[in-house]
Amino acid sequence: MNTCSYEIVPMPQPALHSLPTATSLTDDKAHVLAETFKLLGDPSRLRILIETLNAPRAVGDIATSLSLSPSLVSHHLRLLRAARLVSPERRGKHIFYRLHDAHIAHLLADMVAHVNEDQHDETEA
Amino acid sequence: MNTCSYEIVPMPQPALHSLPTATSLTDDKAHVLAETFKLLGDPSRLRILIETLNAPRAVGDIATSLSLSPSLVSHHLRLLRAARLVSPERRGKHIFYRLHDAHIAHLLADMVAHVNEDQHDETEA
DNA sequence: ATTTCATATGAACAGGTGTTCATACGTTAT
DNA sequence: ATAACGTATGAACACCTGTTCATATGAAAT
Repeated sequence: MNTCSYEIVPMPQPALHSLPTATSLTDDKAHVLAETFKLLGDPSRLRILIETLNAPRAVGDIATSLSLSPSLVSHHLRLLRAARLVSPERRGKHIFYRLHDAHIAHLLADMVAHVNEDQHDETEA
Repeated sequence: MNTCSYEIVPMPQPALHSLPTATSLTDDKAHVLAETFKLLGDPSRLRILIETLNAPRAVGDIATSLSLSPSLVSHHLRLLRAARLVSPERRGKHIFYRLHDAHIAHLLADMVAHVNEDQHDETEA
């Protein structure tokens, strides 16, 4: 049997004792990571985060900058706040938000730079 | 008016001519970026991606490794394929998938390493 | 040819999500 | 005090999404 040279399934047992040293992820850690990515997965939220990347920004300021309703911005900021991606600071009537997670800050800066670069050729099939 | 020293809204005009050199994002580019993040925002999909990070993996292999149904894995791979995050390669009856986007590969490796590190103190308020 | 294996696909469902609107809260000014 | 401003919150809505099941496609072996 097996006349064809194909049919070789490499590594039937992918992770023997599930060593976390390499690039593998347990279920719960995958959930935690995905929860962060999910927050970055909405255009409005992503733009809000990027607004707070460099300097603390007030809610209304962000809203007018992005042409979003203050209510919507506040809703999104509540989620980002709950995930500790952003931290508020009251100053008078305004509440300034800034990016709290340094790791996310780098990630965002990299991604923004990547997207703002020349469109890497789409000609390839 | 304005007796209090507070009430200083910094930078009334956030982006004068919306220079893309700094960390800013247009609407459409935000949508593109968010679409990628959204794909990473599901635990199953995230684990599938990480499975294909190092070596090409067959669909059924991924399914058994992650205790997911082959159908579900196939559905997710279709989305990842459409976003060009993953590329298929037929070999006999099996179809091997591998991470296609190098930038995402680095991003994932970094995030996995970051999550697998010691839990950076949660004691801080 | 048929059978078997691996993957893909479509429909259908429950549950979640972003947004809007109205309203409430907290702070500052009058 | 009241009024005005900035922000937060809850309900309600339409819409989307992950998953399961059944079924179809494609390839290899009998």
